[in-house]
Amino acid sequence: MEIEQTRKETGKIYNIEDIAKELGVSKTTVSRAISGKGRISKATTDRVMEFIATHDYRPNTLARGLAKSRTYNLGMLMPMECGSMDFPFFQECLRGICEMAAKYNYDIVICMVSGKDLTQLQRIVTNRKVDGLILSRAIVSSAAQKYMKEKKVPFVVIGPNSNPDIPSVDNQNRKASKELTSVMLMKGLKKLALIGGDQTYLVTESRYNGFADAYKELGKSVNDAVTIMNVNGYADAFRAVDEALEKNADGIVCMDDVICGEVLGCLREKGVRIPQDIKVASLYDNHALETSLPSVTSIRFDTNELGKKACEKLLELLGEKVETDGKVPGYQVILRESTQIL
Amino acid sequence: MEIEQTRKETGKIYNIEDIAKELGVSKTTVSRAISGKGRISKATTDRVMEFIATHDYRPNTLARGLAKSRTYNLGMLMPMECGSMDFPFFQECLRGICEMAAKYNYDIVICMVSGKDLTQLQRIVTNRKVDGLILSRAIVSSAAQKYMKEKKVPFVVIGPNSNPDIPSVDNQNRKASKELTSVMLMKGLKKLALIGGDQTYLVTESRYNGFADAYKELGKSVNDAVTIMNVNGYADAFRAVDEALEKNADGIVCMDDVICGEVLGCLREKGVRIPQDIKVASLYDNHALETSLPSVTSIRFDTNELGKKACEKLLELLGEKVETDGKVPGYQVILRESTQIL
DNA sequence: GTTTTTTGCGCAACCGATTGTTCGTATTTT
DNA sequence: AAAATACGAACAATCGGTTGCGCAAAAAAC
Repeated sequence: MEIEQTRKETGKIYNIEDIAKELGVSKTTVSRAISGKGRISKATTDRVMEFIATHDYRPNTLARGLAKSRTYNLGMLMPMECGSMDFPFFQECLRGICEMAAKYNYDIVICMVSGKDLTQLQRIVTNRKVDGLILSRAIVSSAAQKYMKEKKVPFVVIGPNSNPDIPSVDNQNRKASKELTSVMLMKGLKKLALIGGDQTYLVTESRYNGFADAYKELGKSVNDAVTIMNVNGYADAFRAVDEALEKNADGIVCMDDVICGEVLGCLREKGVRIPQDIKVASLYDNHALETSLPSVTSIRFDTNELGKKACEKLLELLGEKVETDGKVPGYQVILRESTQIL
Repeated sequence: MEIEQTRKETGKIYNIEDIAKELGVSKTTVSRAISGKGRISKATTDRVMEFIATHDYRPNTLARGLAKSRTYNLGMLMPMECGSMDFPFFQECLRGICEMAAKYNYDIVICMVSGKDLTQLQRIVTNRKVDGLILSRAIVSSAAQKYMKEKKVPFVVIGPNSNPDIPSVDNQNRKASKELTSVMLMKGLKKLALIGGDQTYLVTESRYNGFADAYKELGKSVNDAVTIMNVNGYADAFRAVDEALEKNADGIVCMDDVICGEVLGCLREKGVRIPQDIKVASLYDNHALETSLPSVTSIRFDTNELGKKACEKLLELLGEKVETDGKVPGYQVILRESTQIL
């Protein structure tokens, strides 16, 4: 008793053998009592569980990992050169991922990748630092995916994915896009312009389809709208805005926050007032739209939830029993100044 | 030969024993040849090194970790509720940290902490998932620091620290602040207002001192300036701007980007034009200041380098031999529209 | 030419868990 | 009452490295 007390005070870190000795059983028994596998009597199990509870025992992750070939770490690929626009996405995503991982006693290690350079990914994989990987829409490199398949590292992709072999989670891009567009049309706007990016991206396609869906639902044709795709960079945006204004658009739907930022800049430069002269809305809300002048109506996706789902999926792939609610990550339409009817 | 060829093709993963057998030596010898510790002949070492190079052998991190009680992972504490303003800081910092860690074959695991809740920190520590921790100015909780000391987990703090017992790295706040202030004064501004946050923060103090330094250097007294401290939130900022205008300030130095964002908002609300009516500059550049209207003159700290230094310091604490250049993370004064003399 | 020192390497224990197998005892079946 | 089965727990191997110690051979010192 005295001894135990002392040990507890000095914060002695027990290992499984210490516990076994203390309780007069074998390591095996302790291990099995903890994991619940194998045949151990309830009485013994209770004794073990009580001991580990009062002494705050935690199995050594490294030892357990060595035995089970598991690190209990998941890798998150992050693009090194993602701009300030992209980052809020990763921030929220990461939050969700970390939260879910922690639930299952996994942790997240960050793998910063730069463009098509796989060095860091390879390092983390060959050094066996993670059990699986999560990568996002921003990691376009198919070389990375090929590498992971080759090395048989489980992974999930955050973002749209046409390949059914690759587990992925995504936002409800089409549905959200439709809803935002409907909101604009309901406001009585006569001619919308859709300004979007690279059309080879699946996310672009989904959001385009959602835009069209809204028109269809109201019995209109998407041909009534001005759709300008493959906009990349300020110069493109400038031309796109020109075209929209020329064709008398009274509302602009931006496919993402980067484009929206550029569109805002263009309109300012041209002296076009928002929302007096034209309304603007964006798909994807990066918080900057909240404080910009004017604040911009946008879709805010539940990125936190998206991260959680991605993590859940990966954990499932790793054979963990996860209890998922099966819900799809949602979104919100946030109405702000840029679409106010004055 | 044939067999080896086949193995290489099938991507067989060698362990240290395989190599030993293959070369007709003992595990010990291979291990020592790799680590360079112990007495191994050059000839043998060369044979081992060649084998591991051609067969791309990597020691199993878990096994090595178990033997050496090391995870080869460093934890990075991140505040869960950091806003979009704070995040660019973490992003850049993390980049530097990851880069430096990778150099020494360490990886970064993210530990999301929420306010004063130590759960995640405790989880990561008691589960021995990291060898040390890096935390930043944003983690104010001294409870966290106390906990880490108690558990004897090495850690370094990013940010100002008065306690010499705690290893820390920081930006050159005082020097940078002085330089920015000098720039403003050199532009011929007659009366500067310094708007800063919580004065109990050391960073606030440093920046305040730098501001005063600039005055002193020009033979002026800081009493000529309007200094408004402990500004927290939009309402405070509004009052501060009021006071600055009332006292006829023709330039405002904001102590950080959050305050700057608020000050910009206040000035806009009040219809005060920048830079026509008043000049504005900020300490700390969060990229948003680059694209804001007008763009704002500011100090950009080399946060990437700061992260690297923090990581280096932690690695040193862990007994790794790091070759550091001893340079202090620098900064840049970035002149933008908000201080233009028209 | 003998003694001492140095060099090169292997044995075996250890880090702290997991797990297939064995084995004695208690319980059930025949 | 004997045989078969079920149960609870321990033995020992394993995961893949590191490291203290010992030993023989080679080199240096005497």
